[in-house]
Amino acid sequence: MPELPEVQTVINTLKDSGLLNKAITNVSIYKIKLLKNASPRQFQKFLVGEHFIDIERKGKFLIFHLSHKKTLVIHLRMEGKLFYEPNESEVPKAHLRIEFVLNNKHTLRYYDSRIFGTFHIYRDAEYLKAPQLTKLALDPLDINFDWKYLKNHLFGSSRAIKTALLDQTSVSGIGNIYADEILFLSRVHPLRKPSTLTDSEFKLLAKNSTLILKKAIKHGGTTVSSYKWDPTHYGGYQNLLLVHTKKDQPCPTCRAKIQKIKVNGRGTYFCPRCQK
DNA sequence: CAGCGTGTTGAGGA
DNA sequence: TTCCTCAACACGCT
Repeated sequence: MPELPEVQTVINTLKDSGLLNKAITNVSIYKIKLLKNASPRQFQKFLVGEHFIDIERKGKFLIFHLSHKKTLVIHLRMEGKLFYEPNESEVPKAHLRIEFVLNNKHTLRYYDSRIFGTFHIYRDAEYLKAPQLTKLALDPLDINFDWKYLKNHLFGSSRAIKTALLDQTSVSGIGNIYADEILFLSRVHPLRKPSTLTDSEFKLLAKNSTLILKKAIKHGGTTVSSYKWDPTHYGGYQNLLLVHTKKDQPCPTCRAKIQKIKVNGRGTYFCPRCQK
């Protein structure tokens, strides 16, 4: 369930595992639908022979910088996973969709049960002009992100604050799980209109957004595999969740029962006593 | 067996 | 135009 911390965990793990400087010797595509701006042949030709130079993140997008100023942009959407594995992995896994065979007896494999992920290739800095990336707002880890930025981008919206927090063009990187946690820690009810929030509530929301995402990265994300070769190793933040998935359990602050409602179609958990 | 869901886009409505 | 809502995407799980 990749939100910003999970995407950052993918980057950290792939870098640690030694993907950088490895060259792609072959690309196998089992689900053409994943490629959004190239045919399989174009995609292969574009990538084979190039090596990985760096990996960065914009919002929840992964940006792989390759040799010859080429760029591969991947979004994991709901279920996408990237594992750096030995070529011969013992157990053939389900949902293998794309393989990048490398020049060191390892393969970067993309798994995605629902095939919602997206792959784009770009030359030079063309990726910077892709609408999906230019529209993105700052994320709460950005050096220029602060409560005033958050207020400016949310205040005019007539939607529920939770819906606004999930809008990647208002603030990026936050998904359904962390939105619930941020609102709980800030003691803000998910259905509040942004125009009713005080400055001190915006300050709390901004501070807690940064805090929670940083802490989640430190713990390797939530419920997503750690992206080591062993996919049974899970992110540690799921053990630290305070309200998300806690329906009918006591609020960690006041012991009232956590409620689950729908906000804009998304399952939303909150404490009816703490969050006003 | 029907319903639900972690994220995003795009069609359509107000 | 601008802002917003909701269905769709494809599949596993409950």
